[in-house]
Amino acid sequence: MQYNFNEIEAKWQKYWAKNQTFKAGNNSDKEKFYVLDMFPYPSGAGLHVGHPLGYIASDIYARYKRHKGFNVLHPMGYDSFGLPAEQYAIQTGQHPAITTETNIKRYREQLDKIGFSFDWSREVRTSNPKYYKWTQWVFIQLFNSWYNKDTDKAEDIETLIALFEKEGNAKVNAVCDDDIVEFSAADWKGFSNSEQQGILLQYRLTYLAETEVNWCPALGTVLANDEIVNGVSERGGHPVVRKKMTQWSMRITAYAQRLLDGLDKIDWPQPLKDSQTNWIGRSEGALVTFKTMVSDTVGKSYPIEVFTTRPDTIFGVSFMTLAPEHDLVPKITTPEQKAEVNAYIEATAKRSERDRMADVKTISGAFTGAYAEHPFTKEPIPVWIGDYVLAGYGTGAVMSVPCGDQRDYDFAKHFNIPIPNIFEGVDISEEAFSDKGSTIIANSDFLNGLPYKKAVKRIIFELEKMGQGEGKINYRLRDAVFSRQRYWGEPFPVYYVDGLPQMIDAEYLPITLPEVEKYLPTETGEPPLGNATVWAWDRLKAEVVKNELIDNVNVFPLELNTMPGWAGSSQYFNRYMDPGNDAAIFSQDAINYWQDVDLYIGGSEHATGHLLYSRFWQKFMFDKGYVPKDEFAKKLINQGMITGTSAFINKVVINWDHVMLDTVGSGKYSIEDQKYFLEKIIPIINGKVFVSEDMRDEEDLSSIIYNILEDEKLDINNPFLKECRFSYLKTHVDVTYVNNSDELDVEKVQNFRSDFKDAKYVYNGEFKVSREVEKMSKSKYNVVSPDEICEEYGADSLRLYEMFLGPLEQSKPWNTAGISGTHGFLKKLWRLYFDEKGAKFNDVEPTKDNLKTLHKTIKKVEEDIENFSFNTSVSTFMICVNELSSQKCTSKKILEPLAILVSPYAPHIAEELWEQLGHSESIATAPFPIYDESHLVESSKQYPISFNGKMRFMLELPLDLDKEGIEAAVMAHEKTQKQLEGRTPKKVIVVPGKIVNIVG
RNA sequence: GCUCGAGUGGUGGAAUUGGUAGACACGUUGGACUUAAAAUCCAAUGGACAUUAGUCCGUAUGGGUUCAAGUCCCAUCUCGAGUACCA
Repeated sequence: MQYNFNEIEAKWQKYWAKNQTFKAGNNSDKEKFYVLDMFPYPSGAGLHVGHPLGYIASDIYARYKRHKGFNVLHPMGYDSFGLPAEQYAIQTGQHPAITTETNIKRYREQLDKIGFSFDWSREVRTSNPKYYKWTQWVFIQLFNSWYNKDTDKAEDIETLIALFEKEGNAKVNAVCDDDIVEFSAADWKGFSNSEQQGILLQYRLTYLAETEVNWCPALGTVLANDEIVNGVSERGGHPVVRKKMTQWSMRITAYAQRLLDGLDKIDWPQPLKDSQTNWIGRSEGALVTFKTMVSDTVGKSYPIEVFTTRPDTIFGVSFMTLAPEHDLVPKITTPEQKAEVNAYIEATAKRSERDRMADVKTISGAFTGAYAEHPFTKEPIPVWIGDYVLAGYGTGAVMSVPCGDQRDYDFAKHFNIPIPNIFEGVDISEEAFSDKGSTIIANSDFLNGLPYKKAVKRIIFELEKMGQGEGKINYRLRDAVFSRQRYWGEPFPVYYVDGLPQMIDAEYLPITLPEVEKYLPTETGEPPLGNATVWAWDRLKAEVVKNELIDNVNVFPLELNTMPGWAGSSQYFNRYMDPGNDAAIFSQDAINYWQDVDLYIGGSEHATGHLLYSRFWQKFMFDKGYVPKDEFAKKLINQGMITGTSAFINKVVINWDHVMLDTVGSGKYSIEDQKYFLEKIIPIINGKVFVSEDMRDEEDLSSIIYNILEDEKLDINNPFLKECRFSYLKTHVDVTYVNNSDELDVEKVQNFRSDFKDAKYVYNGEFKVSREVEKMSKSKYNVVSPDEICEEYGADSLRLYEMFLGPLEQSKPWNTAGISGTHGFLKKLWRLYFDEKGAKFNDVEPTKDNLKTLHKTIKKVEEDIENFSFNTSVSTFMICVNELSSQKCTSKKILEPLAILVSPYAPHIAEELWEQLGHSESIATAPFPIYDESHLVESSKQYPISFNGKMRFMLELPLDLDKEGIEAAVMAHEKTQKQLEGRTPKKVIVVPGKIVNIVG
């Protein structure tokens, strides 16, 4: 009987689908286990071998847990809103839903072929209205909530309204906008409805705010920082300006501290935790208020708030710097400085944020003419603006202490501002001194003689006493912009009355994406939904109606923005628990049973996006009592990237520019020679000759070329030719035309691209290519699709091979050559059960060796799976099968448990073996074999005997021998005496069960 | 610049946490079977020296700790990832 993997795999994939083998129930006496993969964006290119790496690992773990008796939830779905489908729609007019559907189909086919144990009955798609109904629902919950710092959690907005009605907002301790105006209970009651709405918006967890964006007028769209190169758009090179836009934001900053603290509770990779920690960017310091001085031209004093981590250096302040966008700038600038300041502001507005950040060396700024008063010395301090101060961080203003901060120092040097020294015994003539731990403060009044920590305490105390400052913790994390000017995303359940946003009642969800004729922004610069003609909300009928019916009485305009990519992925893991539920995002029964994700596998690129936002939403859902856990995933693993092995061929290029220059007007060569060269020789040679890699070093390139020219019966004495320089240019060829021995299929490659067709291929025997490891990408022609491998070797071989490549978390190159190893293993495994005549297995009792091999394998494989060390367990299987083969084992008592051991890794062959062994049920829930230590007990050990740390020979000794016994046995051995050559050892180290080392 | 991670044969990678470096594969070489090929099986395979016995050198580099270091410590180099005027 042959191992016919194609037949076997198709058979079992069909069986699993038909019998719903992996469908997980929400009710079970079994313990739950939730294994989750980051769901993919279904791109048009389909899967390449890098994608399934994490899926295979999680699938092994899920299958293993089923064998271990768990009720396993292992779902899959699609993050199906996104830009590529929209871009394709813009180019072709094809509706993104159609593109998405096609791509999902292809993904599904590819995934099915690899034999994953997903519970497909739970599939979700973020672009499905039945799914995004609940994304909209969460948005409404956020809108109806505020963050109470006293209880340190999100609460219903009603509790805030109750507070306002009772006592106004003075005592409310909330996370809210900065520009809150104080009011009393009586004031509140006197406010109009829209005034009240406006105030509440300043407290809601999702709110409308003016946000600075990179606006590209020509494209009519907002660009991300990385879409801008040198201040112009990457596509088209149009100018980009920073512009304020009203957009939805999420008050994630309310959760900054809890997001930080939560990291201690979860088993996630350290680098990932580090990058979230950095991203949140907590820093402790003080908020200090400086007051501007009243002058002849500016008749009023304004407070300037600054945040500083070094309040102890306050006596070193010699100027202040505001961000150019700072609100106070126009108010405090003196008439004489107005022109200069305005010119500066205009110049900086043109630079994108990224440019500003990338260009650290150029120092620029302008003096406002205003002075602030030092809170202690009462000295005047000049107020500058400079773009090294970012509007979005802290208060957008800094107290500049040039002696203690390098940027302040450079700025002061550049503009000739004094640099007072407040550090005892420190030289600041060359650079600022920013080491806070190792100095004593001087020239600072009451802080003199104090070290950093004490000085900070003292100064905060003094500032608080005079009401000009307080200790403060600041976070780098900013509120997340939640609006996108795109079509292919979730619509907001929002309409506008008098410019104020209103939520549509949850019972009318989903608000489905309207049809539009064009997927581009409108001519007036509105988002694509501005093209929709049926996009207004009728409050009476509670439905979406035609725009022309808008009367702002009962029918109102709907929001034109859509939600960002991360909206749909921030609660999908919970939705999987009860995906068909139309009455709730998930039932409480379902969430209470499944609780949270036990194992989450995905790429590290989501560290500060998806993984941070999801934690934020989860904490919010927790506060509101919808979920029982405030962290959604207990353990997370980042799988490494699979790189591709690109193939290159040596293309011959001729460099003749220098010859041409030489000839212009020199009369050195005849026109005929030149013509002959350009018309006859160049077209034959330049870019038209490919040389095998093995000849590259061995053969002289010019003789290769001369040979070709002779074959073509061309004149090799052309004087131009003589002067030419020839060189090789490495050119990508598609890896599918190259075999495992780096040999190119020349015939096939000629049809690859037109310029390869009539080219000449120079080689001896086989055409060799060179190889290089690069990122797997279509443009590098090194993409390997799993389909062909499944076809040629089978899914089980692919699964084993992907795991065999190396540790899961490490990035590693793909090289198809090695797959014959795991494929060979499967064939060998098969031959353990079958030969040409059929089944070999029988009921004989296993031998001692058989049992030893089996149980050592059980032990190792179990340990490996628990440690996510899948590569080593594949080796273990190989060793096991090698041993059982040479033992000629045929005992069912060995071969049955072996099939279960292999099953998580190579499920198709395992199912087939299981059935052939006489079972009628799927192997999927067969209990995992139990390791029995007694089979591994040894009575003796091969001791390595070392001399001065170098192993010289092995000696078999009983394991129950004690130290003295071992030493005596070793010393008595003839090889020991030979090594010692009569010397007496200084010392003999004996570690029973491990090693013997003789010193001397 | 800062933070984190990694450097082991021709290649992917093992190494029980300080105790036989190179498991298991790929590749290469030789052999068996075959008319032949495929498939399969057997043997060799870190380097140098040596007829054998064996010796020496070897885990990026240089030091150190130890009876013993791929593993621990210090310094340096290289590569990769993330992040970047964060006051």
